[in-house]
Amino acid sequence: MARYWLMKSEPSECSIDDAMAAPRRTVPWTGVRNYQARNFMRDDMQVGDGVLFYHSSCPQPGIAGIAKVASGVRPDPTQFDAQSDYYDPQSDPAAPRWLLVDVQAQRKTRLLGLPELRADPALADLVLLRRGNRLSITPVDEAHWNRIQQLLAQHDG
DNA sequence: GCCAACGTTGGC
DNA sequence: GCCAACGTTGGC
Repeated sequence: MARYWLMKSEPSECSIDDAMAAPRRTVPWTGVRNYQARNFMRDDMQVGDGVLFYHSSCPQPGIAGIAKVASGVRPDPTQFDAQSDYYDPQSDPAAPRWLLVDVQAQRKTRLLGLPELRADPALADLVLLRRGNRLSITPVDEAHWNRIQQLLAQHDG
């Protein structure tokens, strides 16, 4: 079972800086609207799992920080908020369709950009880098996690 | 804005 | 259950 995850966030919505500035450095991971990603949270994540905080849909996509899973799943309230971009009118409050976990930021890192990730042969099998991958939450092997920590430690500052 | 790739929907 | 149409993601 994966003990490490990569979680995508659009920095315009919640950046690593936003997470570091949040109370207890903790943010609710709202907006997951994909069943596979939801199931990872529901079935496989455990409190304390390591998280690579990834910035997506932005000028410089890449890993921007380290975080950890800070809670179990609970219903994502944005699914019931008609004002929210994530509103899902088909979700029944008695059986919420969409879930979230809390994510606690550990530290901001240098930006480990997508080109640098792709250039590293040791990361060739990282789920994020697989062709066509769009999942916002993906498991990360321990070997990949360790390699990424190495890369982050290089030219850090 | 484009487009590849994938997920979801809905008719049959 | 099949599959075409449509919607979304996300890098470029």
